[in-house]
Amino acid sequence: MGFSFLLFHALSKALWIKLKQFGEAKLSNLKKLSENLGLSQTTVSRALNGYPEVNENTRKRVINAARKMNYQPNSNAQRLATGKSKTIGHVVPLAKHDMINPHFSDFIAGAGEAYNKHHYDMLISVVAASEEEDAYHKMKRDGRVDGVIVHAPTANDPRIALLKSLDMPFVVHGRTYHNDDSYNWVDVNNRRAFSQATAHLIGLGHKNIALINGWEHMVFAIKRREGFMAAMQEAGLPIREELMVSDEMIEPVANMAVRRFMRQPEPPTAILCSSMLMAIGAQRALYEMDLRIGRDVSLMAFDDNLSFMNAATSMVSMTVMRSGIRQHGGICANLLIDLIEGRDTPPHILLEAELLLGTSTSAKVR
Amino acid sequence: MGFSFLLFHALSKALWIKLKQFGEAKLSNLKKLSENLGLSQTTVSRALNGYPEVNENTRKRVINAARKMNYQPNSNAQRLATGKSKTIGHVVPLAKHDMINPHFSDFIAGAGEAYNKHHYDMLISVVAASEEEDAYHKMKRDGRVDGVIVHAPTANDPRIALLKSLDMPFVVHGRTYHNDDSYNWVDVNNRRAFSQATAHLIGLGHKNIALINGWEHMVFAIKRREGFMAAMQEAGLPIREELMVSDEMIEPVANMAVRRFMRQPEPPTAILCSSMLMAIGAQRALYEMDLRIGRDVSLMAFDDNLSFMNAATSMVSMTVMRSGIRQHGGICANLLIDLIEGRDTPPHILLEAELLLGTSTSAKVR
DNA sequence: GGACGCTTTCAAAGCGCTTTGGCTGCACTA
DNA sequence: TAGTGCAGCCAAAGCGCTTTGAAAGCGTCC
Repeated sequence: MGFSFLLFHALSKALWIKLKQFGEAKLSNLKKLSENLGLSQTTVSRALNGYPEVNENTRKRVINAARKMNYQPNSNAQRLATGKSKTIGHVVPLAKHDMINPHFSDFIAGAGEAYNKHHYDMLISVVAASEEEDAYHKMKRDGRVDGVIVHAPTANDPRIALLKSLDMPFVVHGRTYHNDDSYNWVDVNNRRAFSQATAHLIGLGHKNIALINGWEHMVFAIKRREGFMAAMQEAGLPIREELMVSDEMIEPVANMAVRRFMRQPEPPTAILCSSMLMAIGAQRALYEMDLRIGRDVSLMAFDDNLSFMNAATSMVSMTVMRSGIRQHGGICANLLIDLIEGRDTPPHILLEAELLLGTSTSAKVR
Repeated sequence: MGFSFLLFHALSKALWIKLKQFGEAKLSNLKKLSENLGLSQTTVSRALNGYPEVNENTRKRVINAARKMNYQPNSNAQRLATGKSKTIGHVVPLAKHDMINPHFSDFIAGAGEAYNKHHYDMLISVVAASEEEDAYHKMKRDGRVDGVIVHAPTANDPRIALLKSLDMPFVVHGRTYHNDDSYNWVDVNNRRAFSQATAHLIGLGHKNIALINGWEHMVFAIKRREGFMAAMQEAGLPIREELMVSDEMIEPVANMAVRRFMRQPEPPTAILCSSMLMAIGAQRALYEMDLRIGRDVSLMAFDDNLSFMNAATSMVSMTVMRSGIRQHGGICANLLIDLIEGRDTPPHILLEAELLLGTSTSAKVR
């Protein structure tokens, strides 16, 4: 029995190796393909890559054979030979219990579609926040990516200097507060969006307007508050600090904020939220206090059009400033690819949010 | 002027090339490193990769020099030489206006951390749903990944047969309905979670319990309904089809469902939701109908512990069955890596959700 | 003192592609 | 007729690593 056991093992191992070899044999490579065609690797490579110094008939023969043999160039070899990786990196810094940006999926979806179209790959590197810088260095040194997308820039984001010094092409989604001419970015006009939203509420007769904003070390949040304040000032309305909040953009934050606001001697008649998630929290608070949205209190939000939180179908139809984050992903990706491939590009792209009227806002009564 | 213009151009071009060369010169490689050390590339490579046939002093010298020269192996070369890509793929099928799974970010975060720890990369390929199969073929042929994670399996998912035939290591997050012994998966015990949740509600005296479920072509949703029905049957309670919904897992769906339920002659006194997003919709409906959660109607949900929707801090403290999706990501990643590296692994991992009591459930009154 | 074994090192051969620098005919000019 | 140009093809040299197979150096054993 000991013997037959060993025999079995030997056999199965041989079989395994056989299978593996067979499996690998199926993967055809340039050499086999060219031998098969009676051509040199050079010609085959050129034919497939669309170089002009190949006879069109030959090219057709090659392409057909490649298809028939199920040939696909080994991308590692290709990358080594060309020095290009056809890959774009996203570094996601993350602490153990950190909140993951809920916009991420949608952005990635949009970017991913664009990458796919241009035959680029997307590499995502999740690292501890403290190792973010390292991650970029590594990406550069080991030639894994041709460029990167920078997410969620702070007012004076150090990553920008770093990437410049690394000579690594990059596009920032959002922008820094200063010197935003020195690199490429794609951003929504947050300032304008929020001044427009505020003006809309003011136009409806509201004077006490609350702002529930994200953390204001993020530039987008700063700009949103600026837009809000500008519109208020322009209308000659006082800015009441006690009606402004800057915090994490989650449901309970907005809920608590609204509860606090409504207890004030002079509560707001309109509330402007920086995200739909916050709007949900605000909405819940209003329900809990038996206030009718769109009548007792007007509610507006900035809507990133996250796919799982579609304002169009959801909730009291909400008046929003909308700008699709998925679209942003695509735009960033395309800009970066153009940059990498040396095409002329605009230095940056500023998108405007769109005002969509719902029933959550109305003229101030009383 | 024409001349000086040309001269300028020539100069700046030279400068550019110089800079480029300089930039590339900075990237040190094995050759330079070994020359610098007076050793062969073989020895240096072995020293760095921890092979035993290298003198420990030599190894130390090498490691120091590598650090000093800022050496990092070019991963494309490494991959070409070893045939391993140290990369794991995720194929994300996506239609133009598809909803993007909101769990995705959290899962990716968890998986990404694990990859990072084991020095693996994560490659995400966003493709049209119709091209998903192609995407796997490609990944296999061009040697881009060592394995893949399969998301959101359907009852009889064709990807499993495909990946087996490609001889590509994979781990499924979730599982098929049948034959789930033939491949590796990581799943939460949805059946048990929902029977436990239902039993909890029954224990509180509820008899008319509604189920707001996801689309039941997803296996997880099927199992959840089974769990629900099993608990009802065990308690001898009738299963009322009109109190069950299977639909997209978004806020408005749950909202509409609850409104419909509550108009029934015998409305439910407890509602079980398949996700927190749905619970929010249900909650809103109850508010809108002036019903108190946890008193008039008990509400429970399955909580994937999405970071941006943390039940602990949010809302009426919700009674939930919790199972962290981020953790799942890590577990899937580790299992797959073990698989790829030939370590012994359990064939699959079944996780149990945890019952967390909140104030959204209470004994049935009246 | 030769055979042997062990440790430590190295030269060279890949990995599968791209790209450089020819080379071969053939058509066309002078 | 020799010379020129060009289309079309090829051999071979990389890309930067890993890995194979060999060998040098040295102590040990009979």
